[in-house]
Amino acid sequence: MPTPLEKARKNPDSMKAKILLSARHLFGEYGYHGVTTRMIASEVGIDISTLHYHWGDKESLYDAVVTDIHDEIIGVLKDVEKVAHGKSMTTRLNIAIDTVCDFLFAKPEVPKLVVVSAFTKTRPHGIKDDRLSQHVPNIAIAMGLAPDKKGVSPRDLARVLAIANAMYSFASGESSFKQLLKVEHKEYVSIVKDTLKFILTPAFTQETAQNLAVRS
Amino acid sequence: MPTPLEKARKNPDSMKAKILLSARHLFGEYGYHGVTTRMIASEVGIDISTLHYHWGDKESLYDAVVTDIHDEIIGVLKDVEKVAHGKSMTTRLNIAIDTVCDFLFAKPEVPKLVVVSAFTKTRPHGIKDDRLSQHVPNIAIAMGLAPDKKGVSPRDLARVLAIANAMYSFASGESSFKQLLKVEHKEYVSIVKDTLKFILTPAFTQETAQNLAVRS
DNA sequence: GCAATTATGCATCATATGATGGAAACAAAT
DNA sequence: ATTTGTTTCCATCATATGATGCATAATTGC
Repeated sequence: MPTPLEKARKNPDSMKAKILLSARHLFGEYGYHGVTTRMIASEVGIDISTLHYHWGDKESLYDAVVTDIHDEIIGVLKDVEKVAHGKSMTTRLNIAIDTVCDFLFAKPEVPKLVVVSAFTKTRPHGIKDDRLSQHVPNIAIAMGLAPDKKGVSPRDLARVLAIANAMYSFASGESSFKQLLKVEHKEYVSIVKDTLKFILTPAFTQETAQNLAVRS
Repeated sequence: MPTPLEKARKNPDSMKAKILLSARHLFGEYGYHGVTTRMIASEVGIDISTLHYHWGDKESLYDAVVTDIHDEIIGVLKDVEKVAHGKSMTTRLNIAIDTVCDFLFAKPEVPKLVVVSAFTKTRPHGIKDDRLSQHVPNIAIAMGLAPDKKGVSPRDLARVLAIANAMYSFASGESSFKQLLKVEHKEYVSIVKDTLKFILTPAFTQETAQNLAVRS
């Protein structure tokens, strides 16, 4: 018994998949309330009733989009964990920054949707999405900030959030920030990666950071 | 010839001011398209026509909210600059983090509105807001990252953005992040400040950060 | 007190929006 | 070719939403 989302994934040329793709794009661009079912249907080039036929109501479609994106993120995090495992903190950070940034910049609707859905409410009953935060502890462990599931302190989680926030913000705000920096996309990505490494590396090269704290 | 916004500021008990306050709150919570003029009027306890009488159309009100918030931010940045001027980088950072965080947590609609308006578009014609980004170069100079207006490189701006993003994200996402960290408001604020200092201080204690880069 | 100005609420409009019923087009199976 | 099931669009509905006209109430200036 495949769900609509599973069907869409199975056949990327299907109408379900096309609708899902446009919905991802538009929800990311305008937020849940900023998108009408007519906008999505129009972008796909179909009638609005066809959209409802495939996905039911607007909220179900939004739900599918969020789930879709969430699963992609989990996939990327697993990739990072696999490649970074056993390496030094600096290397792990560089791999995480490069890989995650490449992913976020390739699919800008991902960070936008995650950020906006975490920061703003929806009416009438507030669509909730706990799923991403369930995996933050796992990142903390994978990055070597905590020994195991039980040893993850709020402080460790906050540090993971800081890393994630930094990447998501730069990716979500590209259009605003790019024109502020007066650079094109390619250079923007490069500057963002450099900046993230500049900021995160010294802090998480633990002994040194601690020594700094003591010395100052 | 005072603008409606100036009138509202002049008399905080006026209906204009009450409407503005509710609009700030609701636009911050739900985003532009997530808020109806009826929601605002209802929160104030007035008829929707009274709202239109005072502020014109929805977009004008939103515009006033954005301007209002923007001016507040400028004020805080000036305060920071005044207090931090001449101090060491570590001290400047600590002052900036403490002051700005206190402000953002006291008025959560500020970071939410800024972040969401920077990351998502509005229909039909996309309400634009360049104003905040005009002041990013000034922060770069005030923080001692660049010598003068002409010497601000894209890299310097990106570093300022990274600092701002970090604070704004933690403030905007409090409700999500708080329950992830399983802490109450007060402890959340404390952890956020510590985390920001932990991450930002080593990076911006420049010589050391550069030495680290060379050594590794 | 009274006139002029300002502020408020009721009723109402036009359009936008989410959603559905049902007919027609299309595809698959026999 | 006919049947069966799927997909698509047109027409339409009910409600939500932004906005306004107008009568009434409150406030201000004299």
